[in-house]
Amino acid sequence: MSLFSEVSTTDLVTQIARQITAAIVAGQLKPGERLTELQLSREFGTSRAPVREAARLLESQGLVTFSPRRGFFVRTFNATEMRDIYELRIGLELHAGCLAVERATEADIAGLEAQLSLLYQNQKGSQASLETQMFEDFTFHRMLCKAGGNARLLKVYDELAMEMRAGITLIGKLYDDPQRMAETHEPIMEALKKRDGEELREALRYHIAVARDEVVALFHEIEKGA
Amino acid sequence: MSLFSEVSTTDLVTQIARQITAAIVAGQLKPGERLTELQLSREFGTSRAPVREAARLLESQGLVTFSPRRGFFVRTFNATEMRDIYELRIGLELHAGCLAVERATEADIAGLEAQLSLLYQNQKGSQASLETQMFEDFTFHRMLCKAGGNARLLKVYDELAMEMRAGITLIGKLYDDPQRMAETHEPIMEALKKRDGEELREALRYHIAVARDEVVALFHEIEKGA
DNA sequence: TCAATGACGATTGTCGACAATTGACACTTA
DNA sequence: TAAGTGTCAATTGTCGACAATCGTCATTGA
Repeated sequence: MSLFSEVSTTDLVTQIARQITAAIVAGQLKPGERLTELQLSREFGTSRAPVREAARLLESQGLVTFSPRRGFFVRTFNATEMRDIYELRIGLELHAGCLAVERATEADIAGLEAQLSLLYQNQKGSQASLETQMFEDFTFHRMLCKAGGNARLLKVYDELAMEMRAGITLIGKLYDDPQRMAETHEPIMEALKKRDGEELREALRYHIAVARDEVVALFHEIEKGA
Repeated sequence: MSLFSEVSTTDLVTQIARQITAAIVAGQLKPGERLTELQLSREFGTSRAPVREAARLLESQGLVTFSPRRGFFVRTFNATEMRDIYELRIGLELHAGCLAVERATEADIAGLEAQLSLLYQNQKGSQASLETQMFEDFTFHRMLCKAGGNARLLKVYDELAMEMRAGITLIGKLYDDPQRMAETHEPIMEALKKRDGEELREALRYHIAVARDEVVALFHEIEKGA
């Protein structure tokens, strides 16, 4: 059986990149694992050329690394890199938040509230997989960034989100209490509704710093174990 | 004569990407211009494969755009995009500045002061081309970001810097008074030496906002003219 | 005159092939 | 035994070729 699900109808390179990305953030391809061009091309039923281009694309997004003459490997993260990623996220999201305070439409805010209620619903069915939780959480924060109205910022945020997902998958746990997870977003929502930039910054800073500390701590454990 | 200078001794794809990048930020390749694979491959004396990979790399960096079945084009910027870029830069650089306040070593600060004196020297010989000025200016700000000690942030900043260079080249003017340009960096330097985060943020915010307003205004003019 | 159509050249998308390089493993030698 | 050496399979780097597609431009018809 193939690791990758079926393709749809767009650019082949993009498709391949998407599929590899999905396999990485889902943890099917493990960090450090080698991506053999020939093997992947057989998986996709193509030649090596589009696979190489897709891999280069992912390299630029930080999901795979590349060594000349050795090939592509699923990127590994260490604690320092994860700290940098979350630290950068703080900078980006606080900035986006300030912009959103000025630019967010009522529709943006309504959308965020809807998304927040989704976070709460996740716990009821308890069917909510770690993956679903993670996705809904990221969606909330992405919507906030989008409300900032800066397309370039959003692009960076999306790349960062991919790396965070890949890193978190590596850990496995996290997100153990969906109820609390949803609640921690309330102060953010409140500050935005009041359009209070300073309060929003503080709420976001705290919220993300907590996540950062958790993730970084877990990575330190992993490194000690390894 | 070739647009591109001679190569050195590393990975071919990287080399090609570097050369195309140089041609773009130097304005030899104009925005909207088509990048024909065959033509470029002849320029470099290679086949199309490495050129394609290099172009895809540049696409991910935002220097060229790509339309399926139509090929690669030097990216065009409009006023909104330039605003977004500078706005994002503000967020990044202020964040990096705050980190630098805590993490910058004495060597970092000494390096920044040396770079600042370079900015002053630029005017003496008056040989200082627009390109040199721009480069020295960017180097200063990059060093500041580097002093923040966040590799991931620095990577984003570098990509952004490329886009800014490409955009500024498109304008042509700017940087007309080297003396004043150097002086405007003093408040930044002062705040960092005092390790006063809030003051540094304000100095940077003002400094970059001025640049942003100039650039965006010039782009609005261009758009009106076009 | 102008819009629609069709053919053609130019360019991209993908492929399979071959040379160059790497890493591993067996083999020699002290 | 341990270090060094040579060989070999596996993989990457690059190439040239061909089919698919796009844009252009002349032609046709009203």
